[in-house]
Amino acid sequence: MIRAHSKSPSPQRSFHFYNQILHSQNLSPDNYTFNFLVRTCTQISSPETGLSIHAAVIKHGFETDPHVQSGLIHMYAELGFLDSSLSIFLKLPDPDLVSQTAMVSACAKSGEVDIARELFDKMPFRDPIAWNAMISGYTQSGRSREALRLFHLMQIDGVKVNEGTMVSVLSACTHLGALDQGRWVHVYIERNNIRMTVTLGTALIDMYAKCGNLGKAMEVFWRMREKNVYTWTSAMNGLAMNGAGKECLELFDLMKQEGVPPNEVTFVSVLRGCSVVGLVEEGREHFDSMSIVYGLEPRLEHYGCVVDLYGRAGRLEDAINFINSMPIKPHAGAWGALLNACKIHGNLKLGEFASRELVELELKNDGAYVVLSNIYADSRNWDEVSNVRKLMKNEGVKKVPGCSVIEVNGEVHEFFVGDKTHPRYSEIEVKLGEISRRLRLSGYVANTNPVLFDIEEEEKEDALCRHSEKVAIAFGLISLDEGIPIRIVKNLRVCGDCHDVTKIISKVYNREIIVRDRNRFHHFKNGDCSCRDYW
DNA sequence: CTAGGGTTAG
Repeated sequence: MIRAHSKSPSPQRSFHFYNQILHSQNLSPDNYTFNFLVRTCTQISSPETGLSIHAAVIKHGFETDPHVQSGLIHMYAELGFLDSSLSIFLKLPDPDLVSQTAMVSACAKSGEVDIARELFDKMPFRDPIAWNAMISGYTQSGRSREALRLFHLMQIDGVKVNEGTMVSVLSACTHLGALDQGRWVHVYIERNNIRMTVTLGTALIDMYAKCGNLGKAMEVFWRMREKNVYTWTSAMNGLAMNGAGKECLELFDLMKQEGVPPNEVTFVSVLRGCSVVGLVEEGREHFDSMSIVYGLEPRLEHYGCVVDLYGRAGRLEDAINFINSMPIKPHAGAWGALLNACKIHGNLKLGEFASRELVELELKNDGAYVVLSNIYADSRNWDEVSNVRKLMKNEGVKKVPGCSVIEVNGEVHEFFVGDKTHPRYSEIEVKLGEISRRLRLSGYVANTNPVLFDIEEEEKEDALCRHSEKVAIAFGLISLDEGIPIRIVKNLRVCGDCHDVTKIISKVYNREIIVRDRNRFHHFKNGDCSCRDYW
């Protein structure tokens, strides 16, 4: 009966059942009962019940049971009480491998990766799962580089790698946009006969799609025999990100035909697919179908997608009406989508309004200021541009520095705006000069509007030359052989000038350039971009 | 066979 309940879809009900055992006169709870109670508590995530269960564990003398111990460590971390996890752990006279791993994972999940690493280093023995816990701890904290470094240490140590390891390592490659290393992992999986589970296949699809190799992503997708909602959603998201909105929607139809029910995340991909190709009405229908057909409550991100859908298509009136009709309080994402639409379509008044709403919600939202100042700059309203700058200074808002990453020979190189710290910077500088000469020869005039500050034209052009993606592209041109596409991953959106310049570079240098920005992909080839300047 | 630690999509 207990086992039946452990797989119950309703934690609440199981919880009641266990409580009956706990308080029944004829039945005495054993360590199994407590183990399940603790784990169910973790699922329903209720701090009060957690505390009372812990008290009952102590009362019945099961504190020393290893299964219960690791469960409690896990539970407190999930409830947000890492200190309690730690104090349980530190009181254990002889914590076993599983409890140690649970503690490492608890720290990592609570954002204390460095403490996790200290514990990990102190472990007298580490099995593959312990390594996986630490590697995924880095990945989930956005420290992908360290994740990869640890993976290499794992191999040096001769520890057996399994599919869980590969999933985390692929996830690290995905975040870094490190296609070479991702490809290497794929080969490694095949050579070492690592079991191709649904999870691993999905991680591969996500990696290829987000590293700009959509063809390979879809190849893996079609080859997978077993697919779940994650698999379908990853593929659909990959298509949407790469501008293939129609194919994304076709896949959605196929998914439904195969009888896989979509979930909330799937609809984010569907709506993004509609948005990239401007299928406004179809997107709106999908949004409405969420609750009507699938019983899924649209969440803030879905509302944001619809605002984006209307906004990008230039239907600003519909966008603002939609925001005003939202049954929940619009979040920064909705206003941000509207603001972005105002920038694309040059609507000053609505843009001012949207950015005010945005700042009210998030005082330190740098995007609100930057985009607003870009809107003013587009209309050459330099006084307002400088006002926004002053405002940012007064409010202590700092613009997140742009950063572009490029992988060369399996090594990841990172460039910030105006970054001169790279060991080969002098060569890069020469290349940048050459690029700007060749661009001018081809009739290019810098689009200096996106520069935030009202500096002199010449300086502006200089600042534009230093945008991180340009530096990264210059480095790509000198370090990658002809014919090899240059792949860049950027943390922010590409600016209009960089977009123009990259198009021309792709033509003048006859080089394919693939840029993943914060939102989507731009495939530059022969002077054109796959986004058709609609982004 | 049967309880515990790790792994995928916005």
